[in-house]
Amino acid sequence: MSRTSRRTLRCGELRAQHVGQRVRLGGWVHRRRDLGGIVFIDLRDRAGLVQVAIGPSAPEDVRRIAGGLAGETVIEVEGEVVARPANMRNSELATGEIEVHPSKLVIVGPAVTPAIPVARAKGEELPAEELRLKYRHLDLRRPEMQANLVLRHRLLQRARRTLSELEFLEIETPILTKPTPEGARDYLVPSRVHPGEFYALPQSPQIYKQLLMVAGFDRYFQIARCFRDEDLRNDRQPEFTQIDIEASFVGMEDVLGFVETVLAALWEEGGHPVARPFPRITWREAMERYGTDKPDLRYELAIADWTTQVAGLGVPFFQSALQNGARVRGLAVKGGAALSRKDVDQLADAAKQLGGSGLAWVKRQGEQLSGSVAKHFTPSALGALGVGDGDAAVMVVGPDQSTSPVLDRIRQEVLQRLSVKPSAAHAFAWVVDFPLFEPDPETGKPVFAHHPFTSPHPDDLAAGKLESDPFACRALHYDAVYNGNELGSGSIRITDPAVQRKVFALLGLAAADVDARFGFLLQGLQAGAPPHGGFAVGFDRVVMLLTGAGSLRDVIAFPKTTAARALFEGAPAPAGPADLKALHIKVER
RNA sequence: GGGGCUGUAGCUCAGCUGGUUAGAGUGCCGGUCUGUCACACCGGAGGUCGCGGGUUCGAGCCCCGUCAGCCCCGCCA
Repeated sequence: MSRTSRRTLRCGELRAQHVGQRVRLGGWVHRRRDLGGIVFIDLRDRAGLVQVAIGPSAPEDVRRIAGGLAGETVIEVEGEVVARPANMRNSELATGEIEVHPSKLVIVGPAVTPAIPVARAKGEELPAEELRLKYRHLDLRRPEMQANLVLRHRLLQRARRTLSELEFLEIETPILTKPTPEGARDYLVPSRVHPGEFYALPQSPQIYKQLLMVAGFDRYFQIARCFRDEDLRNDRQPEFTQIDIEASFVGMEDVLGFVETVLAALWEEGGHPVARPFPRITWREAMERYGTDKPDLRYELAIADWTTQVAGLGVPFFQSALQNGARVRGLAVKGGAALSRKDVDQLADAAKQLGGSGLAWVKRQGEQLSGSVAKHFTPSALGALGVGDGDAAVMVVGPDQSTSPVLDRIRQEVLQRLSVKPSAAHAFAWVVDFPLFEPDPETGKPVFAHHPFTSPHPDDLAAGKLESDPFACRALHYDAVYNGNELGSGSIRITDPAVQRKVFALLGLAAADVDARFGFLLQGLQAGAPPHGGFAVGFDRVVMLLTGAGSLRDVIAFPKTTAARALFEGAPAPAGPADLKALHIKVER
């Protein structure tokens, strides 16, 4: 299959079975070892390395060219595959049983000295990320990056095949779309023919896929590129890829089943078969036990409510908050006594950074107690909290919205610092029963927790909670979580235009506003909308997790920096005056 | 928008308390070498110490500003 008119197969594909064959190969000079009378070339292509040996019996011109080859030059060789003598095999190389003795060797792609090395010595650090991005064509030659992108390809194909077998139709939706006033900042594209008007790049194909359901396509998917003009992170790029799905005549169970099938297939493709069904946890329970809506369930350590046990101990640090009705929550850390003073200080710093009031902690070593609130505790009081000999208790007090993120962070830090062994390698979970609204941190008014098309939970809708107590209203929204990472989220959508209008009203949107912004969706819902729901998987993140890459940038061929720049091609770049004029744009600086 | 870390040879890094001519490994160039696989050995070239300003008799090192990369908070329906 790898044969072309110029080669018989790839370098890395050669094996002992090819001994005696004449082959033609093309590849890059990975490394050259010139011993004088004999020259060895490690020739590299996407499949791997093979050793080309040019000895004294090789033709004169081959010897001359081989003697002067620079690294990363592209050459084509033609010659015989020869078994290496037993003591000269290289067991670290897939092709190490054999080597190629060329009778022809031509330079087809001369190369200047590479700005960053492709072949690295064992233990040599990677070049600075800035340089890796600037010289991306060289960085991508590295076998590790090639392997990442090969797996990415396989995962994409597997997702397509799996969904196709489930009778999902792959349908493309526009890249030039309508700006959305809510949510993330849009990337805008000026219209030349309509002065002062703009397209937006899609933050997701959300409304389009709902309209496809209205149109009767029943099951849709798309490997969709999405764009959000927000600040970046290690696991966030301004453009990213989602496996986007939507299906009709479904309930939550159906959607979770589809997504589980896809995720299980992807993990199998990545070499990690996983058990199904994934366990479920409610949002409330996740927040209570782990302080986050994306708990890492590989570890059992859970947050406990110690308010009653601690209330009588007279800890000054807790008293005033307790009188205001706050709770004391904490972690009973097995083996936590091993945490050093420095560890604890750093944990406290981390807690403060998250806006917490500070940490209270006690270490228990036999009858010996130490720590910031040790004098208020006894071994038996700690025992009642599940804190045994050699353990530690870490506590925070305050409103849940401040203690949860702190305890989440402390839990992760503690697990890492104590090198706690996970009880499972792969911990998937569904987080369900999310709230429909959350309070705006500044005004306290309801803002939607996800997007405004998420259906309220039917029980809460029937109980009238949408009007009486919007914050208690649950949503038919669900997240897929894996080892503490959010893989994606989805929901059952609102299909009743009246409910949709009611939700918009609760969000404080005027009816005219709603029509201007979401009229085309409402129009669709009025035209006979099937019950439908869907999901979107953050595909880049999946690839990152399955490759073990440390960053999204290592699984995207041409990623952006944290300042949203493309260093390779140099985007963004100023537009010329003629372009700006055609687009009716004046730039202020 | 805020906080932190980093920036010295093509690359990876060292550089003491501010002190003479800024070093190492690798790569590159030249040479020796017939079994290497990070070949070995000999020799050589290579520096805007990110950039700008300041302090000082003297700055790679201290101070201020700035740029870039990375990490985090805010943000990411």
